[in-house]
Amino acid sequence: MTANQPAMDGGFDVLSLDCPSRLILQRIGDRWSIFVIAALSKEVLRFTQLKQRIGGITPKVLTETLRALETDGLVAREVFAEMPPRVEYRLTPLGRSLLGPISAVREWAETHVGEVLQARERAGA
Amino acid sequence: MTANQPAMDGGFDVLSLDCPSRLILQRIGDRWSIFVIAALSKEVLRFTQLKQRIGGITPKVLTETLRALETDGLVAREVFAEMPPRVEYRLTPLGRSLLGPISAVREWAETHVGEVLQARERAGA
DNA sequence: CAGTATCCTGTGAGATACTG
DNA sequence: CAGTATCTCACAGGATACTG
Repeated sequence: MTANQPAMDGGFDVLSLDCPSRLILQRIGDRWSIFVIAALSKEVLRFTQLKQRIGGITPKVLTETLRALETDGLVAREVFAEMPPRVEYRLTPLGRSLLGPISAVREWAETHVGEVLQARERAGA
Repeated sequence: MTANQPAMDGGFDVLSLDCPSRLILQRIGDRWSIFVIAALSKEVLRFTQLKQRIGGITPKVLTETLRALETDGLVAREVFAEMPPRVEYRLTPLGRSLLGPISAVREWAETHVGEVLQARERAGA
């Protein structure tokens, strides 16, 4: 892989455009992925349940987000041949392993969001 | 990082649109912020030095990124009244405290990016 | 129920050129 | 050196309506 020169303290060059971090941030940094992952963190959910829990998301965008997460192996989609149709979404083991890092960011955010907002105000935002 | 279940029982509602996590992900999830933070993780750097180390970034975008990070209190900008002008950028303590969480994501990425790419290929991306 | 199908818009970001 | 100033464009993502 791309172990050019260790930046920060790992074996990857964080300044490289194809650094894995970038890939992952593009996946979870978008507007909705993290909501979906959070919603599925403890429950298997159906399409409409997801839509209800994640307020404000449109079906189109929810579909896109779910397909992207599925493509990357983070979410599993199971279709039951019933009438009416039933589709269940759950995190894969890979998806579940992301909960830890996300949690680290979330905890930082909860601890420091006040400081960020203060700085923002001080700057006149 | 206490939680294996980071989602809905941490005191904050991760599914809320104004969840702190979202704010932070919007900041570090954009195309360049993490590069800037990484570049400044061990060194104080000047504008041109940043531009050189972060290949491909245009001055306009670098300026925008630095201003945003400064606004949020993550980066400090120090101007020296000299000729030719000299401006130094460094992480604030708040900015440095972000290195931990970022590192957690980076480590996950390094460990699992292969699986993600395999899943992506398997899906025909 | 679990999505598609269209249409539309804001904006992140690139290219390029110029300046105190 | 350390930025501004414009222009441009792709595309994520929203609104709305429809369907197997």
